[in-house]
Amino acid sequence: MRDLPKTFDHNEAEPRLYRAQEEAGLFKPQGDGDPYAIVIPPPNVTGSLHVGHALNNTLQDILCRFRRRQGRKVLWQYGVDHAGIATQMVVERQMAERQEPHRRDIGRDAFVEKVWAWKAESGGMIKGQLQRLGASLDWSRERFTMDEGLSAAVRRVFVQLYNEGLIYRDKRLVNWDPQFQTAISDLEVENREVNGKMWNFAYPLAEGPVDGISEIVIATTRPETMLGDGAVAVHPDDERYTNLIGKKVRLPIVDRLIPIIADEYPDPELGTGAVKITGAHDFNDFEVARRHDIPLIVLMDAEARMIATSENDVPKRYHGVDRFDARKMVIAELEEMGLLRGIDDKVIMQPFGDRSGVVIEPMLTDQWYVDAKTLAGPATEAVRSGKTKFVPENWSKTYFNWMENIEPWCISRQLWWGHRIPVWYGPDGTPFCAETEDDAHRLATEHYDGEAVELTQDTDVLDTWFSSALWPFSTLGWPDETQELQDFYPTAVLSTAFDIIFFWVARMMMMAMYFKKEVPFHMVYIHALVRDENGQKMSKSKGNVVDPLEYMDAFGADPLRFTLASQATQGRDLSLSKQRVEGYRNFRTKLWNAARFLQMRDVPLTDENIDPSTFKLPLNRWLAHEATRMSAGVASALEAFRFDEAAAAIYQFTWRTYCDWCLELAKPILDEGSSADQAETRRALSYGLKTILVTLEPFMPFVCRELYDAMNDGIQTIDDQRWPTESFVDDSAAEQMEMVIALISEIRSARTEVNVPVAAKIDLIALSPSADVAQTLEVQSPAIRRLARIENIAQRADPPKGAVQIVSGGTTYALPVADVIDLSAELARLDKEIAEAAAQLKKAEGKLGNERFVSKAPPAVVEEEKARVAKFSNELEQLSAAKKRLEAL
RNA sequence: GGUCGCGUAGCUCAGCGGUAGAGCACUCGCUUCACACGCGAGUGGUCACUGGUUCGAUCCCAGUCGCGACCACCA
Repeated sequence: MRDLPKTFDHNEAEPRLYRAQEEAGLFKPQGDGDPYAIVIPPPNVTGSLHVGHALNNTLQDILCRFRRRQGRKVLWQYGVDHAGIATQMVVERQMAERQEPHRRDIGRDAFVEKVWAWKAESGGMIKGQLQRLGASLDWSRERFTMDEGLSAAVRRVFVQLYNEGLIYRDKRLVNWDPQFQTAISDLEVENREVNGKMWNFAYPLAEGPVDGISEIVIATTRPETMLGDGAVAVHPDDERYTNLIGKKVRLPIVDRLIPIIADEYPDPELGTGAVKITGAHDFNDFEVARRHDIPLIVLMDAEARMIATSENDVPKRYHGVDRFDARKMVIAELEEMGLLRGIDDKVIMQPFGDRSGVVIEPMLTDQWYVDAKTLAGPATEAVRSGKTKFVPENWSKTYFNWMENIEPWCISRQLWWGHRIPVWYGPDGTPFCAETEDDAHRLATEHYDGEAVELTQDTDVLDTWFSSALWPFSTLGWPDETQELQDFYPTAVLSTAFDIIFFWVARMMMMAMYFKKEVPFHMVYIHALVRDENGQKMSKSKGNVVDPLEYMDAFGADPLRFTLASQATQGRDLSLSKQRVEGYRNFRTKLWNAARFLQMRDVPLTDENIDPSTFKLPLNRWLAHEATRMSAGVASALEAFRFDEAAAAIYQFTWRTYCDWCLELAKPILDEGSSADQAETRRALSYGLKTILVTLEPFMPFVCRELYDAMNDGIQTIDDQRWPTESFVDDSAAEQMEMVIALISEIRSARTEVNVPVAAKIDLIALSPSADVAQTLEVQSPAIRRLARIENIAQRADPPKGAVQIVSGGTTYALPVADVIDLSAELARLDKEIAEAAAQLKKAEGKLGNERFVSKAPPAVVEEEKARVAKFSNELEQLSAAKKRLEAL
């Protein structure tokens, strides 16, 4: 044993303890137990630890450490995501700050080199932060989504999907981010409500009035796109317009004739019932245009400025004008022409790029797509059949809903940082998809009948999520058939936030089912969102973002971890408050002091495998009884991902059972018991502390290791300890100890209520106790005397005059305090207890008085109720007798 | 419009057919020899509302009100 200082200095101890664990190789898969693997959701290379990371990685760490204790061969796979857009953005911003040339001026290769340099320098910040948190990730296996192996996996997957027709190129509308000048997927678009306007414009009929109607009025929220209108659509059943179908209108400003068509899409109830069709700049219009073979007229360039093309007739004055400026011009011109028919304020949903924050423009471009619908089939089935389960289960609905309505996944990005699309084009544009350029050349040579040609690689890169979709197997070495894949695939659990289900979980499922023919993980644990202490979503603009690092500075990693775990309930977000972290810091200190107490009493932890069935004292047997109940409870809670229940069970046992009662009850034995009792109690306390440290270690790894080391008198370490599996049950010891505890509590309560001074020692008189009670009082006398501040314990038939009387466990006790008793307080106390007992009795009797209850309720419940009647009527009787005696004074 | 969730002690949350729980906060005592980041004792709840099912509902069902999230749509 090593002397423990007064308090735990987390700032000194945590880094030291972490290094020791890592140097001992404890984070690598150990032994030959049943493998258990978790892959970390790879943090962005640009990322730093936020509360969401802290929560998710705490939970994963708890699972991994718990499984290691159980003897499993655990791999917690670490890695980092290259985060295409985010990273490119950060580096570009840095270049701008340093007033360096723009990326386009230095060229692609030089820019990508700069990003790699940036990554080498400042890319791994989160790693150190995770280490501070205590995350037991296997750092030696760190992967990066753009490292060689993972890039090879990406190419393998792309080529195979391409060859099997599941990746294809298509020209259709995409979400275009004018800021980053790239396509983004549906998921990267954030639809936000904004205050907008709706304009009504009149388009004159080209061939003059029909039945007195000379124009058709359309409504639009995007006037500038009218320059690219290809038609006006009305509903075929809309009688207002039946006569106009097939006629032409003259599109103002551009003076182009476009048809009025009938289509189901326009809703007669909305707007004017007539809709302008701009196929190249609106997703719905695109579909209508396709159905009717209406030309798609592109109006804008990559920066969303109006341009001239051979297919459009945008007037010269619009060329190079930003879309929002063009809007003003169009409105002004139409107003000028007298064709503006109204402006209404309207709340509209507008799409924004989730990274750039700018308004997304639907653009007609060539992009690469994954046939997600085909891949979704097996991925959906895997969840439906239970091969992969969501926890909480209801998230599977979200998953199904998404999968069943899945759209083609746009995977190409017009960025420079990312996996380059493995497609090369011949001089005539023929694509050759291959894992290497050499292979592409071979394909080309074959295609061009042996003629060697220049090939140019596709300039696009892949969506970042394409590589992370392969994460569970690519990090384990795929496409090679590695030992790690054999051992650890499928992984056990994937832990993540709900907003990642579509981005990542679904895509991992699809890729895994296609390439591994097996699920990537058996469980998907969806953790809660961390909110601030007022339950508000954290956001930079609100300024309520909690920095987990600050809590770790102030209190250490252990209390933060325990706080997060204790609040990780299912189906509800959690509110993180400083007070709560502080509370668990106090818990850590409590445990620390309990260990100090053992140390003062010379009770070490030893290598001995203590067998509780050798204990003889009820206290020690009860301690073991409760300890095994706790560790079993924690284990089953963790199996069910109930981190909150697990944390509560340990907290409750440690503080309430072990510290409040066991240590206190042990004191009289350690002070005045026989040497055999003392020796046994020492072993029991040691057993209790060891159980706490071993079960708490997954939650609070630092303090547990420090305490184990300090208290250790053997050669084993905490890492040699297995999760307790023995189940020691002794109900009669438990019953006895519970009776003693109840008695002590009631004596204390009565003393307080009648104002007996804390220091005063008084006598306890049991009134005609049963033989059992008498024996327990005898055995537990030192404990009762010490904890309830009792001088002597006696037995009599009648109480002395002027005594406080309590009823506990069916026995009446008297506390003679004639000189200090506050008569009216005692009377009030008795009345209160009488009222309580009477109320309970009445309730129970009421139930039994109900004919239908007795006949229909299960017999066990009826018996229970009868027992309650017996108990409370007895109590009531004794309390009433006590009151009479008091009144007789 | 579709889907999911939540309304339980002042606060943050467990519980979810048969005596309403925890932590924090609050009140009153305590420098009791592990711990004042502590010890002891307390206060505090028609479990949102209305119906229904049931011998019995905080718990199940239906509806209402309030709050939130996600997806879709709105020319």
